[in-house]
Amino acid sequence: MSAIFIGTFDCKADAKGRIMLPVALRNQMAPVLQEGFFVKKSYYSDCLELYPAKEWLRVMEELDEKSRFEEDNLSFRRMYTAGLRQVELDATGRLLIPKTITSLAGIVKEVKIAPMGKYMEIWDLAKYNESIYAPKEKKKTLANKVMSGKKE
Amino acid sequence: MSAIFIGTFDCKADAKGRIMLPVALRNQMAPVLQEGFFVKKSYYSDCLELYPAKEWLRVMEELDEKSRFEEDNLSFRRMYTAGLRQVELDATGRLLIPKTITSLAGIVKEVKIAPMGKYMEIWDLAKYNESIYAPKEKKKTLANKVMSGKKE
DNA sequence: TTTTTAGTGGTAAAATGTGGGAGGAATATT
DNA sequence: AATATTCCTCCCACATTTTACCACTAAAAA
Repeated sequence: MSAIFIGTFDCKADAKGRIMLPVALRNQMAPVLQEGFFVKKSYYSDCLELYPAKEWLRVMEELDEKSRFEEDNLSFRRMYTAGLRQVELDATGRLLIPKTITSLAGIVKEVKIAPMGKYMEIWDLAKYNESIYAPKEKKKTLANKVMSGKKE
Repeated sequence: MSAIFIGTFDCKADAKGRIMLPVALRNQMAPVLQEGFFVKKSYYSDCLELYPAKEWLRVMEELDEKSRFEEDNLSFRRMYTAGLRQVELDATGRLLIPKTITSLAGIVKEVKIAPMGKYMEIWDLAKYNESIYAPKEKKKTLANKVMSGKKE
């Protein structure tokens, strides 16, 4: 079974780097809890991405289809999977992410979780706020570029 | 049985050149531990590659399919298999790789292990960091080239 | 108010990582 | 050829870190 994640959530990492997830989100995660999760550094952004295990394995299969005798394929795979680790939730619903990984995204305490459908992004709050800010002109350009040809 | 390696791991080589593998990785390796491993210098990159024995034998079969009466085939095979050695884990889970091999990849102390599905790459940490860095424009081009036609 | 659920932090036991020593093999030196 | 030296491998033991678990406070619901 797969799960769709919806909403944005604020939460905190404690001194040990454990990230407490709000209940609302945990409920959405319930169907995929037992299979576990993978976290990795985002390819483009300064944040982490959290995938239910099966969803990540699906992505891996796509990568496996590429020939390992092509240098570009190998480079891309190496870059795309940088900062990848399997993680679990502890008994009280906290994510245990190794510090080596959280530090890749500058995560210290205040955290924003931004679900993206089949996976979710984990941001340092300040960086998240920067990333969603843009002057109106830029917003227009971006919306047009991405959604051109769509009627709604 | 084959095994899939997922994640990225930091570890250290000690004064004797023994590379300690983190548990998380050793667990992934458990199913193929008895069959042993092969290490070799990467064909393109400044790193080593670690294959479970069976996986390496499979690659060898692929190479065997090529005619041995073509000089290019022979050259490629010679270059591709350069620096090959069978290795094992010691009782505490350390890789014992001869210095002649580790020195091919400039490995001294800080090591990064980057699993690539059916095998894994072993890097000197600094070299790894260089290899995964690229300006955003280049990253976009690379992703498009490798994953063209894929929507995510 | 009482009861249940959520969030926070701490502790203690077990697993992990580190180091060294000794025997043996292979290579180098005289 | 004999000796010396380096390198590799196997072994054991200790110290540290990690992680699982527990307990307390706060908040919400009944």
